[in-house]
Amino acid sequence: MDKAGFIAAADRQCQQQGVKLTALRRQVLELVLAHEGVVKAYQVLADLQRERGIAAPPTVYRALDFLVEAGLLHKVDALNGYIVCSHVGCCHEGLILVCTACGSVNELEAAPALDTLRQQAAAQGFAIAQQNLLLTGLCQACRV
Amino acid sequence: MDKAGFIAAADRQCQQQGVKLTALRRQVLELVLAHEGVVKAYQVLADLQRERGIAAPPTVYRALDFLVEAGLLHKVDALNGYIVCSHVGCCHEGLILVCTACGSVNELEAAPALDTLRQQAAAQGFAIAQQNLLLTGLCQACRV
DNA sequence: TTTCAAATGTTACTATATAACAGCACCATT
DNA sequence: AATGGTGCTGTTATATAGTAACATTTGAAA
Repeated sequence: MDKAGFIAAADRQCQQQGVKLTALRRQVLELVLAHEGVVKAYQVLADLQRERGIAAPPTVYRALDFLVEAGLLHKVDALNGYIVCSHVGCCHEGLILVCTACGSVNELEAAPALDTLRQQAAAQGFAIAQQNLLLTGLCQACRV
Repeated sequence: MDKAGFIAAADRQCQQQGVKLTALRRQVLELVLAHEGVVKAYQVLADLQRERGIAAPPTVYRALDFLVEAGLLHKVDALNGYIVCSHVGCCHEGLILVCTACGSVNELEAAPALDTLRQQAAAQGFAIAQQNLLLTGLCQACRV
């Protein structure tokens, strides 16, 4: 999906959810979209400062939290970063593959795998929540 | 496994791997063992300072990195913390279930699930590395 | 006993994230 | 229009996490 299309889809999704994609949030989303792969909060902060003069960390973190909550971004804990959700509007659980060599990210549907894991966990009385699955490895280009 | 048993197993495992469980590393391991569930690096640092007077962050991070490398601890990225591996000597890939309500941790064998995921990823040309799988949810006690 | 490599100590710094409160914009009701 | 509430944003300060770079020690092999 191209950038404009993503923004449009984001608008629709926020409207559906009854939450507001404000100017600031949209600007932050655009800054994230402007990068390939994983983006760090402080990178977004720096970009935002270039565009608006000044900005403090909470401004960025709030917007990023909102976008994650709205299902538009995924937080990649292992890298302290964020990626654009490549399945906006259709999938709720992603299998996120991060290449440790080049940093590229690929998102697949994780629901089937998570169902299996859910059963395994349920056998221990553990109820796993809805979430993404992050795995690291080497992408096709970097496997050599 | 009790604490003493774990240390003994850790000794054996390090010897097998040809790496050294030095006094410092053992002390850090004991400090981690002294906690239930997830432990933070700076918590370990504080504990270490209580026991030895002074200690700086690199001291703790080096020891923790070593212990993770040796397969004795797992790093839990989502929580910026560490847990004791509950399958020392037998499993290399853990399915780590973290209860978001009480913070308790439960580690299962993840190899079968990861094999499936590995196949799914391989279909995209992605080779996932050996690793742990961290999932959050509610443990039996907290499900109500 | 010399010598090298690994481990640890030390200082300083960079990076990541949040608390707490202040101010503002919008809108709903009066 | 005034009132007041709610959610968003601004601002300051600080808490938490992690690493770079270099000095020093230690222990085992040559």
